[in-house]
Amino acid sequence: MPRGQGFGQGRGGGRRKMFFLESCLLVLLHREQGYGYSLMDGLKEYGFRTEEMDISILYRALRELETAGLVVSSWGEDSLGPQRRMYTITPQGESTLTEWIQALRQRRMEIEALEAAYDAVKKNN
Amino acid sequence: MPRGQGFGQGRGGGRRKMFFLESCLLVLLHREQGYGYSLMDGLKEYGFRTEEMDISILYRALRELETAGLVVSSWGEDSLGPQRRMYTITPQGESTLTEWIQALRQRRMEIEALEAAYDAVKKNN
DNA sequence: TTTATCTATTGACTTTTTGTCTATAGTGAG
DNA sequence: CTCACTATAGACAAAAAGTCAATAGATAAA
Repeated sequence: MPRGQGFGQGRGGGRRKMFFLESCLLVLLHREQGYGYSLMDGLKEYGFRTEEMDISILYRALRELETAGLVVSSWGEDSLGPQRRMYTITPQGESTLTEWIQALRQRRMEIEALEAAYDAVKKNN
Repeated sequence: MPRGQGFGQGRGGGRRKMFFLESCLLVLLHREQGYGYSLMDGLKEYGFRTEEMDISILYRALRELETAGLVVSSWGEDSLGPQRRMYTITPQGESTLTEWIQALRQRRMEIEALEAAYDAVKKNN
């Protein structure tokens, strides 16, 4: 009965949007370490409209990633203004990212299948 | 601040998984009318593991589609066993489906962008 | 003809997720 | 010292998705 699509074990949805967000964050951190606002900026690459996004969501995602051991953080060196919490991806984060990319690939192919089915029927009218 | 990714206006997520499910249902109904269990069967085409899925979720989705005017239902002709509620897509359902497919296409391309970014960095190791 | 069983659908309850709003805290300017 | 700005954190409420029955007709079996 349980264990719906994709992954996730919780009830109300079990991952979903956060999954894509966290995957993007891991890809960004795979490239180079970063902190809240720098990552927020990097998200634009993946279609996030960050102007319309509450940054709390990003920090929540980062804390979840850290709790899961996929990233570690430390207070960064002096930067003009308040201290920044710098995030770095862990080896476990790297291998998890590989799995997540696989899952996204799977998801993309499911969407493709639906697109194809729709286009096929559309022709028949 | 509001109006996150994709669509939806509510708080807790605003569409997401249901969106893909309902899109699949509309594609199936675009092809031919159907009822609960026949649609459940059709979902297998799109990667749903229906054995592990509570059918309540499907009926909830169908009722939502009907409330939105995207499908209509009527009690079907005699079929061995209890009555079946037959669903048919409406013209509004057809045009909404076109939009939804567009949105899914967009989502697919976002995933592709992330896959590409990941593969690009991966090479550098 | 009761009883049991299977199919089809519906509704209530509950947990989890997610959006929003507010708070803390350091820094620099006036 | 006060004000404004940046960076992060936490609490709360609303909504979504998962689970668990309940209803109800029809057929088969005892």
